[in-house]
Amino acid sequence: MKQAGMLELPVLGLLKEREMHGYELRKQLSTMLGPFWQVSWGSLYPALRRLARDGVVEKVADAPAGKSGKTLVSARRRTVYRVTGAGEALFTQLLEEMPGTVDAEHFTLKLAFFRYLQPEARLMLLERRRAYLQDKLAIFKENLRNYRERIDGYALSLQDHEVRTTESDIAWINELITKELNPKSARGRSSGEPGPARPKTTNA
Amino acid sequence: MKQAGMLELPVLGLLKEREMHGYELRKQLSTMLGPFWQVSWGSLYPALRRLARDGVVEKVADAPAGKSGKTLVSARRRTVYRVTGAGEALFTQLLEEMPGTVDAEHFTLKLAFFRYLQPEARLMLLERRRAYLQDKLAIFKENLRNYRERIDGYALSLQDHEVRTTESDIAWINELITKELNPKSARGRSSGEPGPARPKTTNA
DNA sequence: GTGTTGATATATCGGCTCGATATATCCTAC
DNA sequence: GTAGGATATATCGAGCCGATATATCAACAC
Repeated sequence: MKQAGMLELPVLGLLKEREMHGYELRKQLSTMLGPFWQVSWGSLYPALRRLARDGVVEKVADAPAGKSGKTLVSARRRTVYRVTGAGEALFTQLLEEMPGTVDAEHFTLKLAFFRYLQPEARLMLLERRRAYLQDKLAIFKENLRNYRERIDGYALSLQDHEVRTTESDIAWINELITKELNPKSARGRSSGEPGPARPKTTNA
Repeated sequence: MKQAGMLELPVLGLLKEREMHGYELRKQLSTMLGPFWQVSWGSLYPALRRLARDGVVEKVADAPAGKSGKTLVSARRRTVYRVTGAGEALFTQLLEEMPGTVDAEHFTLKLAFFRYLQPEARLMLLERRRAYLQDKLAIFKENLRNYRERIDGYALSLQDHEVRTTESDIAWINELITKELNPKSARGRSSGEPGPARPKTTNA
């Protein structure tokens, strides 16, 4: 992960649901995006300070968290952040961001927060992703047509596999688009209707 | 692309075949790895100078290229590089590099130069890649078992798709391994026999 | 001729990410 | 008590990326 906004987006998305400090944020990122998506401390902490500097997140006055219980998390030094109004706006902007790319990483990340988008915005992203994949497919097929004789068996096998994978990706996107257009009443979801109301998490 | 050696590897691999200057190198990289693998100028030129500084490539004395013909490329300013002996060694080391990761990008890049590896080294890489994919698959399935009820429809669909894709990747790797173990007489290759009689360098 | 465009070719800059490393605090087990 | 591990934040250098600048040269138009 390295591109513009691709760290800010999930950070804001998580902070949107509840306030957190850096360490927890990273754990949540890993469980949400899988263990194959690692953020470095050297990226996360400076990024949080940057976001705070720009006013999209703010530090939460750290109440020392009364120590009645043993299990309770103590007043160990930590910096808890909360998203601001500007942060909410930036989050939505990053999520919709039409001029942005729709490569696998961007798309995966955006899909993780799809529930915060309006249906039309979802469709736009899905269609942009499909167009990207179709371009990719065309280029690979063209490559295979032109160079089949000039590349070795490994590269050939790789490109064949790429073609199959890309076709499978397109089929999946088509499935998502179909679902989006014909929202079947009982789709296995668990976090609110895709309807007009934004799920407003109150507190934890 | 961003990880250690993942720029050096293809650069050395291409220069190994013939000497080139930066601009052409980038064009070759794009056609070889597809248009979805872009190297920035801000990466390529400093990297070339670094490689030259470290003695793995060297500048070729630029003969002004006699101008008998019109179509001939003129003596426009350019810096042509050639790989050195140390460079060949580094290339092989980067390619085999067992402690290194075998994520999709690394593996794809290495596969593009598989023909330069000994059969045993190829098998090792293939098996490392397979193990990586199997780990990934197990983790995704575990995730689905544990969190199926707690994630929304989009994340669920994404993870299902990831599982299918990973299974397909594993099947493909298995195919490559099988081919490697039973080299059918007529496999579509174009760069020399898989030579049973390659000098067996006792490497570390 | 001259002007415009586009490909060729190299270079540099700021902002950012990464991996490594340092430094504390707190909890649990022995 | 103290050793080891999880929690929590911070910093540094190396290197990548996107943007931008600067030339040269071929092609074609006017």
